[in-house]
Amino acid sequence: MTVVTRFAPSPTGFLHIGGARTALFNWLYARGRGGKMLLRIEDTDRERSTQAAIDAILDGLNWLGIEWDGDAVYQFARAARHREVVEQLLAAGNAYPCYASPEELAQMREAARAQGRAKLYDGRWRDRDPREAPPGVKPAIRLKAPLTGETVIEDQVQGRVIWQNENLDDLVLLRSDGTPTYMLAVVVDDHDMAITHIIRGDDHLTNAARQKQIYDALGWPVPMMAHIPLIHGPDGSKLSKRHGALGVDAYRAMGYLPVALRNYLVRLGWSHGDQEIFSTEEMIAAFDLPQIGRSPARFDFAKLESLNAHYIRQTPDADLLAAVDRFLLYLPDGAALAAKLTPHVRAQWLQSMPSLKERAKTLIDLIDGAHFLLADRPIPLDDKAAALLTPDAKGVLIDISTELAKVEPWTPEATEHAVRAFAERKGAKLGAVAQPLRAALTGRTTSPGIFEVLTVLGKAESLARVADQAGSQSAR
RNA sequence: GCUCCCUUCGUCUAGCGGUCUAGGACGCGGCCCUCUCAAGGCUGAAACACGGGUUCGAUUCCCGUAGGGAGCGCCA
Repeated sequence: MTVVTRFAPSPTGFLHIGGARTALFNWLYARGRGGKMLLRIEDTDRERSTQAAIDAILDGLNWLGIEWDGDAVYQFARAARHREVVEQLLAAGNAYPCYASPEELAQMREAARAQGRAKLYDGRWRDRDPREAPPGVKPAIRLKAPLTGETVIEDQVQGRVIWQNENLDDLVLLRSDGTPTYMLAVVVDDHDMAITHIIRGDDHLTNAARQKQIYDALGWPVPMMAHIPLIHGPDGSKLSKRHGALGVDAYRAMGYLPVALRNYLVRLGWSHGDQEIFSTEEMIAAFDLPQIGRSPARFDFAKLESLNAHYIRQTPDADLLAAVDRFLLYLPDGAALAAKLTPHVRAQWLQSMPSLKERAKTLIDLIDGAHFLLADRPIPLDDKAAALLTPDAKGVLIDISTELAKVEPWTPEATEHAVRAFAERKGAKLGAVAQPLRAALTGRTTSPGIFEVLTVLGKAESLARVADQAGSQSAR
């Protein structure tokens, strides 16, 4: 049997991090078994579904590199089929019209709660003659669910989960306006799409019982189910916007690489021994349902960052620069930065990429680290750099610049030799010379190795930058 | 309130009755390296929620308690 999984988001917002993980799990499971992952847009809520949300979800999946097979199925378009199935159920006596008013329903709910009963709807129209229907009232159609016995789900993650049927009331299949409910639509669509494995959030576990009853009434086989625990915020509470329930586009904008996010997500609630780093192929080969944990995981930015730093270091320099190019599209001041990326600057960036990427946890960090390549002379000093350039330090700059002016050819070895020799002659530590130089050259107190910076900048630019800062002393 | 699920270091997790003086990763502390910051190497602190069983033996199995979570709509 070919494995067919599905990802079924409702387009009422962006693709959030939990949804992304669900999609990833479905994708990995199908890919690892030569199966397919289908995409279904659950857009039956006409009020809240938007095209913008659909676009955001597809965009998010694409960015993460999660591909679905075939065309996306739109649930709303299948309403006629859903109604047809209800007719079947009605004809077989497995469903019935219910004429209870919203007021009655509210009363039943209140009563049930007051009496501590699980069942909300009391089944008052279950066996009543429809001829007693109040005039002019359109009925909803309810499932005639079993009154006794139990409903059992053999969940691949949660194990065997059992509900007593006496606690489950007759759910609505068709609203009084004739539109299908989610519970019905999901079952019919999963069946028609030949889904073999339903992998979805834990929040659907109780729905699984109701859906099982629909499958049973229809005589359809129930797909394998796997309800994966939800992702929580760092404090253990439900993931909120404040935590990380952001759209995946927000992670993109924060400078995370899709490979890193995928690796982080796959290890959230799933493990494969002690392995932390997975290539896509490794993930696909290793992923399976029994290794999914049953308790909710907390979202931890620090770990995501460390994974991101790892993947940034792993990425070839040219690819990383290409990633920056794409990333600029999602940065507020990206256009201005893009304009600065002349062929000359790109070459410089590429040259210092090996040490720049070692210092970056995100693409934002990477761009920030390249600041000394992007800034115009006289380059602005940050507070620490400004504080470091004391009158004494500026004196050092004047002296070292005459030494550097003599260096030829301008190589890392030659500049290092000159600077070290100078420091030695002055009886100073290397740092006493390197730090003022760094401040003058980069405007910061941290940067790649100073001799590398000198090399990448070139002799003329380096001397000019040193002069910019040293000169401000003579003006004093 | 009702139904269902969950519980190993701060966090993600390994562990599927003895190999656990409980392993790895992130984070945190220290040391080394060092022109800064990183990276890297070495190293340290840090957990089986609690109480009963079952068993020769429980982190591992069962039952309670406590604490989390999800669902409870003619929303999805």
